[in-house]
Amino acid sequence: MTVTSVHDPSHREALWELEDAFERGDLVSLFGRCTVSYEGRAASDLGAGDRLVVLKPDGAALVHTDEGRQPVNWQPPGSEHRAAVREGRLRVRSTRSNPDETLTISFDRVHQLSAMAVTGGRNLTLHGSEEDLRTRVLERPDLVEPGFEPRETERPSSAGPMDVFGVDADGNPVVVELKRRRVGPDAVGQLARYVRALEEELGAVGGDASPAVRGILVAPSVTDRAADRLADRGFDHVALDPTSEE
Amino acid sequence: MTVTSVHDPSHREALWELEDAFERGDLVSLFGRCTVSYEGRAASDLGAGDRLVVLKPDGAALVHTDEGRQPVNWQPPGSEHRAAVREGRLRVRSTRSNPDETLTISFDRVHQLSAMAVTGGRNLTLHGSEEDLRTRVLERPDLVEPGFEPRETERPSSAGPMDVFGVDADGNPVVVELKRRRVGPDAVGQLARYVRALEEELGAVGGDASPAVRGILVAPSVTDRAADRLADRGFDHVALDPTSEE
DNA sequence: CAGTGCATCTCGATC
DNA sequence: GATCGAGGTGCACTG
Repeated sequence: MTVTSVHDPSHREALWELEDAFERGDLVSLFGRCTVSYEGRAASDLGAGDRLVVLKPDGAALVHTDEGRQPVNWQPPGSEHRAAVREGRLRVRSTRSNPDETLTISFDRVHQLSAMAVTGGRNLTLHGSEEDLRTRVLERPDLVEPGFEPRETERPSSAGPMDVFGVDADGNPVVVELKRRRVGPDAVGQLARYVRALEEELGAVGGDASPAVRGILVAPSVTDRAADRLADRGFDHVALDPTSEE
Repeated sequence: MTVTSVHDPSHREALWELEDAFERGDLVSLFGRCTVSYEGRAASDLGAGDRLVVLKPDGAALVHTDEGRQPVNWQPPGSEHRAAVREGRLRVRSTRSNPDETLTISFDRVHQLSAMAVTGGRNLTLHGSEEDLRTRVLERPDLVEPGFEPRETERPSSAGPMDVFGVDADGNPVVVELKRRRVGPDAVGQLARYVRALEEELGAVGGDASPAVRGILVAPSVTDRAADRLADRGFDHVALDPTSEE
């Protein structure tokens, strides 16, 4: 493991180190006083201040202040980093196309620059996602309601794929929408689109009156407004979360 | 400006530097080989690998690999960082409550540690947001359609605040939903909720038959499915983006 | 490539 | 504190 690190470099020194780091495919961390400007999907300007700049070998660029989980400015992966010294300032520019976007970071001083080769070790195992909730529902359909039988997951429809499609104890078609956390009215709208699409499809196929398609929203909880909309549509809510035991 | 920087520190040295940095309210950048585990809203484990860890004085923690704009693991602002040496490893733990969440980073080696005081300079001026689009519509209502008169922004309704409320040339009430970029069916659902809420409100107030409430979606463009849904509901789409001249 | 929906989404405003 | 909607959302997956 090789880490390159320079303290209070001149712009020239910083430039060399940056170009070497880009060449090697290193991950770069830069402390310094800079201004930042962005132009692309939107446009922004950030006045002078001390920040942490991260440049990744996959083209991602991050500008972090002392606050927030989100970078104050950034460039997505797939961008290209370039560095130059212009008018006594170290300029780092990251560009991409589709959409055309440019992030320009202009340092009047670099306090610290580090670069390290960072490869592999990206395998994250995550639990508690919507997929886990689906797994629970498929293993224990009775948790949705007694007699519920899942028939298909990601079932296609004209409104997009529905999470779980099945039938209830009376043989009625059921659309289940899964959400890993408390939901608002938007989730009910999503469920309604799937139910409507399925009603049209079954009605069209059968030729006679559309069969009653039920909608069930499986989520830990729902907001008041979502509950109202569920009631309006005649949908059910089943309280279930991805991790709980029973 | 003071930057503290240590190369290949022992765990003890790294611990001292970390505790000092936390004390001073510095922003910390840490290169090293580590494992990461998270438990809270979900749970995850990340095997050993070289990563960049950023610890902010506001409590945010970020674990970055060589790829992606997103950190592979993180902790939101408001968390508390603590460091300790346990069983020959440097352990950095960030915890918060509501919800209870813990991020644990365990280093078997620290390659590089830097800390810097980073304050202020967070004022970003951004152009091209939905608010800019609203400003355009209010200054040039004819861009929506000739004779359109905005009456209110963020007008409250039982379905939440609508972006712009106004009347058309014939005096019909109009709900305008603004989107800064190309939209899918969800935006139509949002607009439909506002229109329905307003219809119920005006119908209830007037006592007689509900007046015709129009819905207009202002966005650069819409997907096919969104266009279908707009047509279903009888809503209009006006092509407009936040930045264009005309 | 665009479209669609999930996310430990984050973040700010508002109630 | 909960709710709601915007975001330069990012991101994976599908057609």
